[in-house]
Amino acid sequence: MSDFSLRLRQWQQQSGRHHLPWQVNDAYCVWLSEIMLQQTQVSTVLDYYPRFLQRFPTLADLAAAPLDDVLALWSGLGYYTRARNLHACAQAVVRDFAGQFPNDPTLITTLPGIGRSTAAAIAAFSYGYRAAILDGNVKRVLTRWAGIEGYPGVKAIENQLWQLAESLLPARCSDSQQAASEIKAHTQGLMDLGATICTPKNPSCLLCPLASDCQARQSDRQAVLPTRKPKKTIPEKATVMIFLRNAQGDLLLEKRPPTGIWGGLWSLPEVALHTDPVAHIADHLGLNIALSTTLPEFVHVFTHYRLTITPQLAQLVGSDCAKESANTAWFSPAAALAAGIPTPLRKIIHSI
DNA sequence: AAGTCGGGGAT
DNA sequence: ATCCCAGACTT
Repeated sequence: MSDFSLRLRQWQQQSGRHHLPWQVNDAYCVWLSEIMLQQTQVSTVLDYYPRFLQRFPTLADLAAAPLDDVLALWSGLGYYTRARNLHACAQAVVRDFAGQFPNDPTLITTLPGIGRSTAAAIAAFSYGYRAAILDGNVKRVLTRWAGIEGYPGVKAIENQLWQLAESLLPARCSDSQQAASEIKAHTQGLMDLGATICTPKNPSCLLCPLASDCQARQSDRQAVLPTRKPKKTIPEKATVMIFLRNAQGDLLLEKRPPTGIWGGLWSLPEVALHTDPVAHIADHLGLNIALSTTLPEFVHVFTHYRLTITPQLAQLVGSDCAKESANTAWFSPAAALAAGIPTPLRKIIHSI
C-alpha cells in the first residue's frame, strides 16, 4: 500500500519518541510497560513504572513475590485484574518457559493478560518479530487514513482493521537485523503518531507523514473518525463505607473478593444504603461498634457506573480490640496507604 | 455482541 | 461534562 510504512518509519526516527524508560531491549521491561499501558496513558505510567521495576527488578523477583505486594504497587493504576494476571504470567513464564519470554506472538498470547495486540507489541519491541498491533492509537490512525466508517469495537470493523494493519507492515526482509529495526520503528511510529499527531481532537495534519493520501483529510472527516461508540446512560450506585478504628487508632480493612470491582484489594467494609451498620457489622464480622460522624458523601466515577460513597466513622466498643476474621485485618493509617487499596479509600484517609 | 473492569489526562 | 487511553476477558 504505497510507501505507508516507509513514511511512517522515517517520521518516527525524525520526530517520534525515543526516550521512554521502557524503550529497552528487554522483554520483561517491555511486557511490564505494555500491561501498564493497557487503557492507560503514558504520563500516568511514567509514575508507576520505575517504582514497580525498583521493587521487582527481574521477572523472577515478580514471580516470587506475594500477590499483595504486587497489588500494593499497582494501587491507583486501576484495572486490577491486570496486576493479578501480571503476577500469574510471571509465574507461568518461569514455570513453562524457563523464565524467558517466548518470541512467537501466538505463544505469547497464551499467557494471562496478553491478547493479540499486546503480544504483537512485546514480540516486535523485544525480538523484532514481524507482527501487527491494533490498539486505540492504531485504530484511530487507520480509520482516518483509510476512511473506514463504523465503530471499531464492532467485530466486522475490527477484523477489517486487523487485516489492514497486517497489510501495512514493512515488507518481509531477509536481513534479520534490518527487519527487526523496521518493525520496531513501524510499531513505535504508529503509537507515536496516534499519541502526538493523529490525536482524537484537533489532529496536527500539517505535520503528518500520512496526510498526502489520508482519506479522512481528503474529505475533511478527521473530526468524525473513528466513529464514536454509541453511548448509553450509566447507572448510579451508592454504598456506605465503614471507617472503623480501634483503641490504637488502627483501621479495619476487608479484603475484597478476587473478581469484581477492586478485586483483591484491601478496602473498607461496606454496608448497603438504609441498612443498620451496627447490626450488619455485628452479624458479619462479630464486632460491636458505635457510630460517630457521617462524613459528606462523594461521587466516584467508573467507566460503567457512578458510585456515591458515604463514609461512616465508627469506633470499637468493648474489649475485642484487635479481633480479625479470615478477610479482615487492622492497619495503621500508614500501613493502609502502603497496601493495595482503591483510590477512594486513599482519598478518605487523606481527608481525615 | 455486549458487559466488566479504574483512574486520570486532555479538551 | 465528555472522550478516551500501547485492551483483555467473561458472559
